[in-house]
Amino acid sequence: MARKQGSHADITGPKVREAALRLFARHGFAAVSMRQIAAEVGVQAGALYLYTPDKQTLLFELMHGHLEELLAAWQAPQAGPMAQLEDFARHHIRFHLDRPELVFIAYMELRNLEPENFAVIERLRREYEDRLEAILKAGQVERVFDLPDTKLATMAIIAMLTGVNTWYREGGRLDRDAVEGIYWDMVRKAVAAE
Amino acid sequence: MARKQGSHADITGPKVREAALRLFARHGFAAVSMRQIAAEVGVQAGALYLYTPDKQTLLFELMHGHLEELLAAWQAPQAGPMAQLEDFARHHIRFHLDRPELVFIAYMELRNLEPENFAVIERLRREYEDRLEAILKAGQVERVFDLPDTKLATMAIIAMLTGVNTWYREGGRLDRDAVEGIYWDMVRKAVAAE
DNA sequence: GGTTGAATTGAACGGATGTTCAGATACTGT
DNA sequence: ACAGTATCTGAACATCCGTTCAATTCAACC
Repeated sequence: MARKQGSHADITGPKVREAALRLFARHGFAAVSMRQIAAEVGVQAGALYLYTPDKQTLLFELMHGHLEELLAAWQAPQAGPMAQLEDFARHHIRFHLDRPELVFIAYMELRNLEPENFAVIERLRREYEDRLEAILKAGQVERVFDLPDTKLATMAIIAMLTGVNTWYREGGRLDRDAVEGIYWDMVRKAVAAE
Repeated sequence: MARKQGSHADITGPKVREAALRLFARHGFAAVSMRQIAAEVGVQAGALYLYTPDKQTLLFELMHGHLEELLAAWQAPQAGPMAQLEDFARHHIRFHLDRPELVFIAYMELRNLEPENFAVIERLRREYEDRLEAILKAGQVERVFDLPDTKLATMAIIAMLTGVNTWYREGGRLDRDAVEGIYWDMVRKAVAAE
């Protein structure tokens, strides 16, 4: 036996990434074997190496693609800091709730990245944080916000917003819009000048 | 060769747990082998099984001990909701900054727990969340807080406070007291009735 | 000083790991 | 009908895994 009917690289390639995504998210990078990924795709382990040079690259490309998309998906609107912050917060929640597995992996598997890959991911993450901090700094200057430390506020807000992913389940007590609104309200109050 | 001079169970036992803690935190449960733990202790892999029935139990007991201690270490003071919340928030930050490795493991390795162990840990975590929510509910009744949803506020506050562990490094720009104060300020504003 | 028992070694178990590769297969274009 | 090539298999590589256990060593007690 060898190649199966109707199989193509354009199909198998994405399938490999999807299987890796699902399995890494569920069991963790280190706990998932190439054979498990292959089984999920419906292929032998050796065939995976037509689509990725190795397991590490599979992980890195998932993370890298995720962060690139995160950065590409949002630009600060032409508006005041308060409106920018609201846009950021709401978009952050939406974007993260849309891809829980990627978010989970990008958080949990950092320590399984080889140093150079880690550095790349860290730089992108830092870029995202800087965008939020820029808003906070601008609001601080305009006295719309009252923050003793914009860097701390940045980290606090991102942790709080990303935390939604740990408990939100589709079809639960509250829908996304409601969650978005409630979280935005807390963020707004936390940073607002009193 | 066998038993070394001056070695005792009272020494090796804790050493095993400490080595596991350190290695699990750094590389992840699945990525650490019993042989690595043994090497860190200065012993052969077989000897570990005098101190733990298996690798899974080693992980579970680290988590379990951590959460038991977390619950034992704090009781709500006799005071109003605002003072209780402040005490909770400050204590949470202090307690978590004191044991970053345990906190990290208790967060990241949940999926490596066998179902029954997972259930135990989840129950304890839930208990901790309930304590915070009780404060928020009381404050809501007294109209000291203004919260559309106390459960969401609970999750948001815990995510925000625990987030300190992801960036705080000893000897950095701010000391613990300063961080504690700034975070408490954000929490206070976020929940306060306007 | 000999005996007992706790602490540890070192080898062994069956099986899983990531990765490579020669060979087999089926689609594509002629 | 045939050739060429992209796709995949299946076996192999060396190495690691968690766990068990007989044999060994050392300290404490009588």
